[in-house]
Amino acid sequence: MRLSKMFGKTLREVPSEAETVSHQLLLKAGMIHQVASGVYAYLPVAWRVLRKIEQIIREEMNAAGGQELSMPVLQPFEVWEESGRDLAFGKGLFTLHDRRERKLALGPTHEEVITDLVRRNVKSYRDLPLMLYQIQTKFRDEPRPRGGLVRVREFIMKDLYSFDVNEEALDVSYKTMLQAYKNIYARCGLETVVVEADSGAIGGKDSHEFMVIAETGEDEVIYCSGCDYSANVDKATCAKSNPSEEALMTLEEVATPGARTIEEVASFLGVPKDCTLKAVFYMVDGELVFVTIRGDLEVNEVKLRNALKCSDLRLANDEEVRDAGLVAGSASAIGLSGVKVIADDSITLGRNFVVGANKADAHFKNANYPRDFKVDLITDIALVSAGHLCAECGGELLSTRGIEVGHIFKLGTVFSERQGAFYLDRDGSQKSIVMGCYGIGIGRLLAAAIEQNHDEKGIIWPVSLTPYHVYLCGLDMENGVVDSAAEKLYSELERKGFEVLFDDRIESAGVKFNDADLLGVPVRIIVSQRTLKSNSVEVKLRRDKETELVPLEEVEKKLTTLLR
RNA sequence: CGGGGAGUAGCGCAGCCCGGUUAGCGCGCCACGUUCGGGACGUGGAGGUCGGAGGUUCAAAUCCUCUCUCCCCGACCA
Repeated sequence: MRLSKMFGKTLREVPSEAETVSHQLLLKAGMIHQVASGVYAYLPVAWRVLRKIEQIIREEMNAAGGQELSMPVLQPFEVWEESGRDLAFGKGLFTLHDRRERKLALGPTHEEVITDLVRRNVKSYRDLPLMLYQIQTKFRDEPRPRGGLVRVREFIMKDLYSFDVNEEALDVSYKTMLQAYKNIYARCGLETVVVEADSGAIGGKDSHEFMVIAETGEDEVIYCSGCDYSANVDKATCAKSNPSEEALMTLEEVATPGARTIEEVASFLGVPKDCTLKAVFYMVDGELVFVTIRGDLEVNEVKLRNALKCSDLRLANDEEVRDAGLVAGSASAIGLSGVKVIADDSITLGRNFVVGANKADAHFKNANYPRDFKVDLITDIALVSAGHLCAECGGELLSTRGIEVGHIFKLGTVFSERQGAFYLDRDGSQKSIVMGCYGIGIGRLLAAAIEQNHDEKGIIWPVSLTPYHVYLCGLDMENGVVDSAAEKLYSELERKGFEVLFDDRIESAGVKFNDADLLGVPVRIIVSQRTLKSNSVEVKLRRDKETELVPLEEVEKKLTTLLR
């Protein structure tokens, strides 16, 4: 490709809206163009890289036993009503009406459609296991697109679905996919960590995410300094300390004028925070729910949402709290009735807690569960943060941020039972197909690859993803000798199958060098009057500083070595 | 949806508070010339309904009202 003809100009100044590195470099390199919030056009260079990523994924999916197919983006809305996931996705589902006012949805994922497809085609255990996948555009009306390609509303995704006879067989498929995913990231030159994850709107049981560690990542990853435990903060658990084993004492009301927050109450009464119980109020599907947790911990809303199996959850506002007869700042579950109470299991660790007295400026001392109050549900709803201790090994937990570049789920029989996807087993009994699903966002992977492979000058492509192998740069292109030597080398290298980006522009050397660094092609070849004096070209790797003179007749051999 | 910010040429910005003739600057773009190994220089040029609608005024990029869009921080996710 001749740079002089290539669509998509490099920029000297980056549009001010770009804050993350990958977004800035994608724009600066002329790879993407924003059409609307979270909607991008991929220009030729980006498209080449996306195609390479797709091809790596395709090869690994095929090697793992996947069969590629293609399902429609446009889906009847009833499909989503039948599965009930129209509610789970809520406004995230893009919907539209056709000319007959029939409601349609743009597919955000394809469990429903593929389950329907499979139930019509799979009748016997002999048809299983089965892995089907597609690489296709997905639509999700995200509340907040961000970071260029990191979070968008229209994106290319590889989604694979596995179908097995039972849980054990699903475990095998799941492990196969886990390994295939590791292969994909390795081939893409990406360092990832696998973390335990919440399964979110997709549903199901076990779930893992593949994270690229990056400051700009949206997710918080909790990992252990002592063992290999790592989890998304949504899912992470920790060892909750047990501060007190003292004897139960008598419940006693104390005046706490002006003390409302845990900090204020604890310091007023001279007790540590983990000897208090915190009260937090949520509106859950229109109903007020009282949540209590030990004072040193915070509530993890994802865990709470899962525990309550609800679709809408938010903090209650002052008015809603007042209407429920609760006293913010002095609330507890003692004497409470008519309100659902959810507790973190930390309330059973420790004794003689300070809790609210349900009237202003007063608290109880020596509150104990279950002696003094009841709860409707007690489970782990604590938010883990750095400094907590690992539940596995007791080591200190640490926190970092990451970009989720892949997510795999064990779905179990949720979809197959709901949609009647059964098979006949060897013994003639009818059983539900056991499913898994496995997704990779292609554009996000591209962004993550740039986040992880760049310097102050620009992108540094791994050979596997690079849009071109060689940046062939003719200096002094107005000089006939240089021009014809560069042209000759260009056509020879193209003929040998190298992907060459030929900078044939009449530009100053500085401009060309900067664009070469920005575009990040792994090998740069300079042809100039100077190099031609010794019948050579200059060869430089993007990631190195050193340059090397290589005789013209040895260029091909050299490239083969460098790009291997 | 809650909180913050921004819309003036392809990109980066100034002008707006304090209304006043043909709306500026840098980069990029086009032409010619000089340069030629790390974003060169000169001369000449093209490019703008100042996000949109309404209002106030003799006069609006500038003041008022409404509205749209985009970005950032949170809830959602590949």
